[in-house]
Amino acid sequence: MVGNSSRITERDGLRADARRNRERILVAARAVFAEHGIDAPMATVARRAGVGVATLYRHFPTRDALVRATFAEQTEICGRALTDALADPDPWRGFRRLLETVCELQRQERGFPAAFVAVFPDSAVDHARVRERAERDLMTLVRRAQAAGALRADFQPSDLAVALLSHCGLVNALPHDRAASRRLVAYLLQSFRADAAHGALPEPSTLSLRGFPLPADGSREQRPSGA
Amino acid sequence: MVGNSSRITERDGLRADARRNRERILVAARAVFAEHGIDAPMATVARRAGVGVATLYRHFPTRDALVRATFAEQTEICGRALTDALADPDPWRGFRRLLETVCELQRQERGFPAAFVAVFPDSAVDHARVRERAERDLMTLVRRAQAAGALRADFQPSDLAVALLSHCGLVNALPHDRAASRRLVAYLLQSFRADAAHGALPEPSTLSLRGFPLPADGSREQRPSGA
DNA sequence: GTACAAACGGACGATCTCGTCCGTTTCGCA
DNA sequence: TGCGAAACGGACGAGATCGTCCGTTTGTAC
Repeated sequence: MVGNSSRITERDGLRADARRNRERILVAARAVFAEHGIDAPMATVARRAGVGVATLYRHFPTRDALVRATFAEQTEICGRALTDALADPDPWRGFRRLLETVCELQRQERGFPAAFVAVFPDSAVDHARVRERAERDLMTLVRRAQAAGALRADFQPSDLAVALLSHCGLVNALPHDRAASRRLVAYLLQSFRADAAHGALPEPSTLSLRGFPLPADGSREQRPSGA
Repeated sequence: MVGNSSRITERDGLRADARRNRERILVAARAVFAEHGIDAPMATVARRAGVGVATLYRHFPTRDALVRATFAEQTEICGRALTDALADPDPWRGFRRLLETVCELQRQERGFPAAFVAVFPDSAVDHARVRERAERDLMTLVRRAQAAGALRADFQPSDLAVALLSHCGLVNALPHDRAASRRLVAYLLQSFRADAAHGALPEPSTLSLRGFPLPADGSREQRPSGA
């Protein structure tokens, strides 16, 4: 609040070179993670970014922090996809698009699936508030799609997590096989339709949406895009 | 053929202590892989087995060899499941049981899913002959189930690989959540039914059964059980 | 019991990764 | 231009894993 010795005019409080390096690191991390997985040595990322390891660690103290920041964009799209799904007048279409969008992300950005799996069941998620909103939104989406008679009545919100995690696993196992991924998504969607219900399903998982990749500060509050 | 200096009376040409240690190592490996994943340090396995690392490496020169040997039993069950499925008079039931059996294996023996994924798309599979037989058998199974009107006509043999790999991914991500696993299997099976077909599926994957876990020497030729 | 070869096991050097320390450079402001 | 703080980057020690080497033990045959 009171005057700091050296004020920075830039918007994020970082010096110009620091901001530049941060960006370089993120670009490098995306490439390295795509090529070698999210367990790739930190030094590899640093070298690729053209910075020293110390700089890397200064910006991202842990690998986890780097992974999250690297896939923040994907994470944000996930959050918006949920909001968009909820906004769709056709609840089934909204539901379908949500699944397709997230799966498309998973197959597009190699490394993201591993990050998704790594972060998903993790309890160290940033804001409980965001999680709650995501769970609530998803619940609403499911209820609406069921009320419309499109989504089978015994579908549980946790089934979406099941679908996403299994799709992640497939993409991790076969990073190049887009056809396999699309095939799985198509099958899953068909089995979720109300008219595909044949007999009772086994007990649902107790898995919640804890850790569903969402931006740490909400998906819409602060987008650094236009204004 | 002609007299060796020190002949061993035992059946597998190993000395008694060597055979004992080999067994101990396999037991230890199963436990360690279940607990720490198939990337667990070799020394951990050796310690748990009560042998030196050198002994471990003597029996299994590479981690891959150890992993394969450790899950040879599961692998064999996979092979038999395919044979059994083919033998079932009801082709759909055979098909269903095949998927359920393999998935049950995957969720039972922790570590097996990872091994499954690690070995599956790998080209270093033992006998091309076995692979070919598996592919042929699976093709037959699929054709029959389709002819019976139970399995949807656009199902491809590669879709079974898709199902198994995605299920593996799920079990890897949530090793404790059996409900999630069962749920996925139920959904997949329903979506494979002929009466679940709604609209066209995307292009099938070109993935073959290369590496489908099968015993190296065929599943039935030599079972050291009774005679 | 003895001899020989097979099998054992611990120690060891090599390699890799992590994360920090600290001297040097660069930026922002006056 | 000059100053102070922020940021940089390479080097480095700690810790972990790998796979081999070699002296010792143990099993088998005679």
